[in-house]
Amino acid sequence: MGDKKFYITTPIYYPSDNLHIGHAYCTTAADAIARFKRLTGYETFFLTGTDEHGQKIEKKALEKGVTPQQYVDNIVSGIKDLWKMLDISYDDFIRTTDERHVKAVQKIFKQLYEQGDIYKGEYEGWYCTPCESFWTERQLVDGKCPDCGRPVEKARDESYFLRLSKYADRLIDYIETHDDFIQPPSRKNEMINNFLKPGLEDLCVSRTSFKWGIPVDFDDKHVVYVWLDALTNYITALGYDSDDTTLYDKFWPADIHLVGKEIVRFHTIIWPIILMALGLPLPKQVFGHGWLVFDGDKMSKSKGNVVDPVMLINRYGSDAIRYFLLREIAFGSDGTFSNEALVNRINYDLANDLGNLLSRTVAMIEKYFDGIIPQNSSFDAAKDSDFVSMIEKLPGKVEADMDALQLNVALEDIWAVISRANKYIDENEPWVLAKDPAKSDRLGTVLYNLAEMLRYTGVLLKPFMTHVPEKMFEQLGADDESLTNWESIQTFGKLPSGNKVHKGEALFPRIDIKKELEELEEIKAANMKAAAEKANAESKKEEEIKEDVPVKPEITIEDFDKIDLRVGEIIEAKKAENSKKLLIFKVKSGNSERQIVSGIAKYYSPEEMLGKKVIYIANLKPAKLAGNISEGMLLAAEDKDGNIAMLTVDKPLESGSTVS
RNA sequence: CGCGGGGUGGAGCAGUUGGUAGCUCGUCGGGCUCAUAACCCGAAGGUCGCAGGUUCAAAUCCUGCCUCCGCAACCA
Repeated sequence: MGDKKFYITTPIYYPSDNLHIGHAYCTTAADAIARFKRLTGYETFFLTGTDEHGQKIEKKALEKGVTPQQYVDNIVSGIKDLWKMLDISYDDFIRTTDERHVKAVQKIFKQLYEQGDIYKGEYEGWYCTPCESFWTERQLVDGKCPDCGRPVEKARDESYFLRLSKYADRLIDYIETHDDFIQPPSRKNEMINNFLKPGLEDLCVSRTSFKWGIPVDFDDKHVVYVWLDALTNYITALGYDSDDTTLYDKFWPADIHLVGKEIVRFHTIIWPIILMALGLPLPKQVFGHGWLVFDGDKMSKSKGNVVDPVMLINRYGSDAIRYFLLREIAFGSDGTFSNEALVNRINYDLANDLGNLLSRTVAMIEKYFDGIIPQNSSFDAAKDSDFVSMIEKLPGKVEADMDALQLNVALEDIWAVISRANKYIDENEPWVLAKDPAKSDRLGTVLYNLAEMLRYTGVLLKPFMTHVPEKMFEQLGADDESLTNWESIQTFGKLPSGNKVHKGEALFPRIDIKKELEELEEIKAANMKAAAEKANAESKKEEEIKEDVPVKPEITIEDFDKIDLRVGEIIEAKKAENSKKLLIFKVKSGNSERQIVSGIAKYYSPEEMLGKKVIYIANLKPAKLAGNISEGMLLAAEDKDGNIAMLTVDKPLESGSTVS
């Protein structure tokens, strides 16, 4: 608290594709916080960047026929353009391909290896030969490669591991004694219950299956895997362990790592452990913000509902987009993005409430005082004190909100005063005062209070919007720096009487919502169509690539004869209570009945299975599936895309009939 | 019983430590005219997912259930 320094980071984004509105959200939030800290006198360092290594980028580059470096250079330049459009005031932009980062990571890796926190071991996983990819058990889709859908095989590979387990107890202790470390608090329980309590496995921190990464300098078969590469950016950008550690010494530990909720885990478990192993202090806070969702749907490329921030900024300007993102969504929770909500915010909050307030205030000063800001010589406690005290309290309120990272609440508080100001006009009816020359002083005071209120508002909005405050100051004739800094809103009445106002363009012209939504829908439809066509083309391409499922080793007729296949009639069907995939059937076969469980709930409902004559294996050893006995197995055909069709007989036949 | 988060007037959301249910938009009615047909006031509308329990008192605490959604080694 004492020394006024502040270090905030965003995640480093993965430039495998252009960024979307969600990335813009996170970065805008970090920017607003950084700007606020600067405004209130903190020496602030704001870091963002890109995480450029890994298999996915290697692959994407290959598809495009460029080198990985060329590929990321191109995307990164687009990202920087986007940040420019959004007026992101980052102090540094780190790329994991930067020389400074590469060197530092190699040093860190080596140090951890030498001190025994990294050791060489064996990694066991599922390997897809055509894709040259390792997958974990959980990543597999139906036991097959999630990328290409082909079968995988168990394989081992040599790899380096980080001893997470060694530090787990210390970390749990740290988390439990530092309430602010994981925010919002709900994430803390998730981390402890879900990951720490069950115990940490050592973490694989190198790979041999791809080359696009930082080489382990003492073992060039390996490249450093994402954890040590990406997470360390927060210190390598500051020059940790380099020739010049000035920034590191000044700013580490970070005050806030702002991250999306899905990567809170890495930042609150793996990252602190890396720091502990290095003997460095831990960041003060990791804040997991929520996501933008769209009609309850996550944004996804295949659905074509990805919102392109560039298009929105071009259409509405960066201030409107920044405002919308920071105001609409309760910081920390998920929020809904919709075109309607966006346009409404612009119209109601920015055009009607704020823009119009400025417009009417400046217009009245011009009309009644020839544009000269009048004296506030006629304070009327009954009519003014509520309004003025609200203005005076606002800076403190906003600061408290910002300290709690309640960006949306800060904006709500500012808008409460804007709203109060509009009401204040109505209460005082300046147009009535103007008709009576004896009330000129009173009129002047009313208008002065409004102008001063707008100046306060402009200063407080500086972290959130980058153009509007300037326009406001210009119109209020208050563009001198001494009237736009934090100090200037500590006492009410700093706005000099006698300054001249300049009526200008509307801050935010009203948007015709109906027309606007139609146009946006057209854009969206075009995008979705393009996405669908692209997906179509890709799946066609995949089909060409997809090989036939390999034929199993030859068997004899005797082998086949061991299998007793029968026709059975489904006489009962229900869903298994404890599984989403399983259906439980009662199958009638001649005079006997048996229970068979089958994992086809995704493809068939119990109702449509009822009465079907199916083929089943009658002499299969019974097994328990999710606790349900299954005496046999229903036969079904499956195509390359995983579509399922039950085998049945093509003429009515007695149940119990044999199949051969 | 894998973990976590939701279910509050038509829509989207607030509701710290339990004490008359709020906000924005929408709807209806009224006022004003300085202003970007903007602004101001008022009204209607809620069994706070369901069922129990604790309490003088529960949206708020406890138990059970229904339901939606995330996460489970790298989509902010």
